Amino acid sequence: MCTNCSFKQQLFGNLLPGELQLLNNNRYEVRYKKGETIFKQGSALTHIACFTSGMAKIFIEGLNNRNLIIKIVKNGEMVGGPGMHTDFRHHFTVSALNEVQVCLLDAEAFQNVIKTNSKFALAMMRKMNKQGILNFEKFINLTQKQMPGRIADAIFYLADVVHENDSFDVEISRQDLADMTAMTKESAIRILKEFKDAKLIQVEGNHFEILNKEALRKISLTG
Amino acid sequence: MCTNCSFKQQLFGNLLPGELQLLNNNRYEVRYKKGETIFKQGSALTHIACFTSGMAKIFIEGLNNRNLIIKIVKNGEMVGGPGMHTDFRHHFTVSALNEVQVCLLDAEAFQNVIKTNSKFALAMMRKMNKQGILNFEKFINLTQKQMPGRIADAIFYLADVVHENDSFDVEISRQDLADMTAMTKESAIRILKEFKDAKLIQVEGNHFEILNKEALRKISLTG
DNA sequence: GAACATAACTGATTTGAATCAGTATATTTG
DNA sequence: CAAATATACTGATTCAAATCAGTTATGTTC
Repeated sequence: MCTNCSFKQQLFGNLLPGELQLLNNNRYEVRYKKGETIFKQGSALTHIACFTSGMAKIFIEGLNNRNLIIKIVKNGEMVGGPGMHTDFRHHFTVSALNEVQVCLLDAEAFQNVIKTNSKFALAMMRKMNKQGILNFEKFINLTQKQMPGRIADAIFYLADVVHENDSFDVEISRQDLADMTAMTKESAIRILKEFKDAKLIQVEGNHFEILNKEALRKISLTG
Repeated sequence: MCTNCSFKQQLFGNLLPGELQLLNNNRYEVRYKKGETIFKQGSALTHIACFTSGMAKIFIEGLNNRNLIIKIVKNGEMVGGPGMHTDFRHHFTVSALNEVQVCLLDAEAFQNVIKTNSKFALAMMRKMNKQGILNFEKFINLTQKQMPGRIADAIFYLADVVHENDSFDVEISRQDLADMTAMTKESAIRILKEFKDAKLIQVEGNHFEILNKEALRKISLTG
């Protein structure tokens, strides 16, 4: 039930009981295993996904089988995408990084609630524009920094946003790290090794730890 | 008066007379000369600009004095930006490419109208998401195509979107073309010359003309 | 209209990053 | 448990694009 969901306040704080009920009526829960596709780029956008547990990568399928990971989502996050209100198609693929549980809300019901609740609509706009600001930063990071700067950015993203800790175990592969930073996996591995040799980070398989935050920050800022 | 503006339908088709009046009450017109700054990145977002004549470039000021042009706007277009509803700061700079005339609408009044008119709010969301889809395409273009593909994209953008003609005179410099495609001006000039030598386009100063659309399209698609 | 400044263009060189070609190490699965 | 497969890693080489160092145009301004 949406009404007693632990993420209710975070996601639907602006909704009236009746509106929440409307979303709840057209809702179903699904579990995905690691590697499974939750949304597929190009397919119809019929539902909005709200993550209750696990993590997923959101990526654009680009040219020559190359992907660009634009975000990693976890519990308490809502995923719609720019197809909402426009062409109602998915413009990215969402794939589970581990065991994932989501609530799927009907996109039409969702849009109706936006029409009836202007506060909620404004909150959604705020959310969209926040993502827009992040996209602008990503444009600069990807086009104006060279590899060490981009890898540093990715490490900070994983530490600060995804795992909220300077020491963490990633769910993503080296290829995924490369897909986050628009480079080849060989290059990503090389930079990681350079950082390790310079004692900026500790890396051992999936375990990452930031050792010298200031130096890493400097690399991130200067590109 | 907004009520008899020639772009009224295009921009504010969903508004009630009273709402349009509200925007009109807090509105003023400004003319900018070529090169002048309309909005400056980092400054307060107090107004939304509606272009009635002329052209402007919208660009993110990035690292080491490098810019990334994300859009070229002309008459009938509205420019707010992702600072709207969030931190109310500009996240890009808007600079006039020639003599420009804009109507500046109060951002607060604008937000109030969004609150009272759900159809308008939805139309704004649609607009935001359409830009979001374009941004996704731009991510792929800039990170997964090499220089010829990116220049081809820029030429198609100028022809199809900005000038709506395969033969056109640009208001932008070679440096601007480089800033649209995330490369140096030297590289941009070189690719332009290659295209010219291959008889794909005709370039003479500010005059551009697409000669071989199919070949250019192929370069754009394959990167 | 000469002097200056800005933008456009060109070639040589350097450098950053991809590609290629492997080996090593986990992780499935028959 | 061995075979197979995927992932991680490393070094050599190639290639794309930036940088550097100019020249040639095109405008401005005194």
